[in-house]
Amino acid sequence: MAAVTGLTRATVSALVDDLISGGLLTEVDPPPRTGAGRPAVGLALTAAGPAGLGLELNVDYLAACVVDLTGAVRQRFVEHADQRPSGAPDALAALGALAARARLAAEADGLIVAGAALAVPGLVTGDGLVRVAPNLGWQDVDAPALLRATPELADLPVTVDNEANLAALGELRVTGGDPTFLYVSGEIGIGAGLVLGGDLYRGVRGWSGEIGHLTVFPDGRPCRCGANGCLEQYAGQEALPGDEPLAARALGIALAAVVNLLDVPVIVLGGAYVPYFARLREGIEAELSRRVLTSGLAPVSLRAAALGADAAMRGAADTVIRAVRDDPAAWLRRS
Amino acid sequence: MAAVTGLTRATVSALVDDLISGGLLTEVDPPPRTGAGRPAVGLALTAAGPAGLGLELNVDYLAACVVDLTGAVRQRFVEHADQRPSGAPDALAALGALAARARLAAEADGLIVAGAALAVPGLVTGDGLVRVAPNLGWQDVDAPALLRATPELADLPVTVDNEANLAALGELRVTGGDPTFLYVSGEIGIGAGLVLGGDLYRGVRGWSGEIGHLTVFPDGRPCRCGANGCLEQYAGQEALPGDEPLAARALGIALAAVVNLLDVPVIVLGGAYVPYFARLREGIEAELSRRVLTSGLAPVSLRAAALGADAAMRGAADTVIRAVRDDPAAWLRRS
DNA sequence: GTGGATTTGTTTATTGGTTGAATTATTTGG
DNA sequence: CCAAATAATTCAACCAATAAACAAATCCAC
Repeated sequence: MAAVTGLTRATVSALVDDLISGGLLTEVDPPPRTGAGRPAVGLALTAAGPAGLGLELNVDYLAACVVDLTGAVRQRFVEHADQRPSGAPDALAALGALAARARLAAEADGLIVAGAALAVPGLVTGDGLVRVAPNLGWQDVDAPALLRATPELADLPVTVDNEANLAALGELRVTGGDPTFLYVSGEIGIGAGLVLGGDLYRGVRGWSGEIGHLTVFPDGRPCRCGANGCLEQYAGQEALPGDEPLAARALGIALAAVVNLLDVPVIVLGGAYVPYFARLREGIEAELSRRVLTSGLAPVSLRAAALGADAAMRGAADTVIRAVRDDPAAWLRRS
Repeated sequence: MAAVTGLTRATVSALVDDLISGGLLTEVDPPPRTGAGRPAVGLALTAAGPAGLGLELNVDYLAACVVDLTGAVRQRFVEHADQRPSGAPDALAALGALAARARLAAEADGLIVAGAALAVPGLVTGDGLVRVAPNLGWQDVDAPALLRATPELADLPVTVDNEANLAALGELRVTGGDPTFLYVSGEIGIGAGLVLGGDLYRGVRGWSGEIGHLTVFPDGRPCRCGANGCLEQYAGQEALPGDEPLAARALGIALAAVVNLLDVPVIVLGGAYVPYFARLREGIEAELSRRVLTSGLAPVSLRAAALGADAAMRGAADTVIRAVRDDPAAWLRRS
C-alpha cells in the first residue's frame, strides 16, 4: 500500500490502524506468497460497518436495497405496482415502508445504514427536489421530505438523483474497467448517465443526459416534448418492438453525436435495450463507424449492461458507500 | 485572504512572503478603506515574473503572443500566409521564428517565459502529436519536436492542443463569469471547446469537440468525412454566406443536442460566426427553445465571442500561466 | 538444520507546515 | 487624545508525515 500511495510504511500503518479501530477495515488471511520475506497482512473492507440504502421509484415498481462497504447486496426488496395513480406522497410512503424494512433487516445483521439515495425517472435539482417526472406525472416534489416522513427513516440523510445517472454509477461499480462511458437507459423514455473519469457528470443544474430528446430526424415524428424527430420516438420502449432497424439507425446517429462531442470510448446499453442488444448491435455500429470522425483511429466499444433492472438502486446505494469511502475520516468522526 | 481560504492569518502571511520573495506577487496600494482599522496591504500578481508563450498555427496565418501573470498581452506577432503548401516542418520553422522574436522581446522586457502552448486545427494526442489536421493536410506530426528545432525555443516545455479547445480557454479568461459553457469555433471546419466547471474537457484521448460532424440531416449533403448531413456542410465557413436561415437551423439542432446531453447553460459562438451572429441568433434560439427539454425551466444563453481571432493563442498562453498559478510552489522550486 | 537474503511492520527522533494566543501596528470615530 | 476596530507579526505548541533503524517472519541455498 505504501508503494501504491507513495506514503511511507509508517504512515500507512498509522492510517490503517485508525481504519481498523474505526470498523472500516478488517485483517484477513494473507495474500498468496510471491517469494522470500515476511508475509503481508491481508486487509479487506469490513462487511459489518457502514452501509448504503439504495432506493428506486419507477413507473411500475418500487425497490430498496442495502449494500455494504464491500459492494455486496445485503438486503433487496422489490414491489411491482403502477405508481402513476398513487401520487407522490402515497408512492413515497409506500417506498418508505419498503426502505424501513430493508434498513431494519440490515441493522439486525450488524450493519449501520449511513444514508439513503433515491433514483427517480425525472429531472432533479441538487437539493433533491424533483422538478419534473413526466412519466410519473410529478412536478416539484420534495422527495427527501416525503421519504423522511416514514419514522424509521427520519434520521437518515437522503439524496435524490435521476434514474439513468444512478444506473450508470451502478454499472461503473460492476464493470470496474472503463472509468469513462455513456450509459443509455431505455425505459418508457430514454435517459443517459455520463461517467467521466470515474465520476458522474450531472451538468450545471443536474439536468444532463436527456439523450431521448436528441434530434435524429429534424422533420420526423412529433414528440410529446413538442419537438419533432426526437430519438425517443424511434428507439423508445414503445417504438422499439416493431422496427429494430430504424431504432438501431436512430440510436447510432444519436450516439455518434455523443462520441464526436465527448470522445467517449465506451457505450453501455441498459434497461429495455438489454434483451434487444443482439438485434440492435450491427445497425448501431454501422452508423457509429460511418459518423464518428475518429472511428478510424479507435473504434467505439458498444456493449449491453451487466446489471439488469437493479442498476439504478445499486448505483444509489453506491453513492452512499462512495461518500464514506472517499472521506472515511468524516465517518470516523461521526461514530 | 485568511477569511476566504480558511487559513489563519499567520499562515497566509508566511505563504504570501514566499510568493513575494519568489517574484510572483507584489505589494501595491491598499484597497479603498471600509471603516476603522489598520489598512490592509494591497497585493497583485506581478507583471515582471513568469509569462506564457501562446502560439497558433492555422490554415491562413501564424501567430505568437506572450501573456504575463496578470493576463496582459505583452507581445503579439501575427503573420498572414497560407500554410497548406509549406508542409509541417517549414510551417513550424516559420512559427518558431515568430515565437523566438516574441520570446526575446518579452525577456528584454523583464519577463521569464515559462513555457509554450500551440493551437492547431486538428486532433492532438496527450503528448502533443498531431494525429490528423485535415485542413492543413497534416498527419502524425510531432509538433513539439519540430518547434523546438528553433534554437531559441529548445529549452521550453511545449504543449499542443486543438484550436477550438484553446480558444474556449481564452474566452473563459476574458468572460470571467460562466465557468461552464460550450465554445463553437466556425472556421473552414467547425470545432468546439467544452469548458466544464472552469476546466477544459478534452475527452479520454483528447478528441472531444468534433461538433462539425454531428449529424443534422441524416440523409443530407455528403461530407468530406464520408458521412451525410454533417453540421459542417450547412454551417461551415463555406456554406454559411449563402443560406443563413438553414445554417441557423442546423446549428440550433446540433446545439440543442449538446444542451440536452450536458446541461450546458451558455453557448459562445466564435471565429467566423462573430460577424454573422446577429443574423443567426434568432434562428438558433428558435430551435433551442423547441428542442431543449429544459428550455422551459431555464433558457439557454447564446452570445458571440468577446475575443476575435486571438482567442486560441490567448488561451494557449493562458494554459502556461495557469500551470504556474495552480502550482506556484513548483515554479518557485524551478527558479 | 542453519544462516543469509528478503520482505513486512513497528519504533523513534526529526521535520515542516499550520495553529492559537499574544503582541504590535495603523487607522477611524467620538 | 483615547477607545474601538482592523491588519499583520511573533512565537511556542501541535500534528501528521518522514526517514532511518530495528524487529518479525518468511524463503532459499548450502
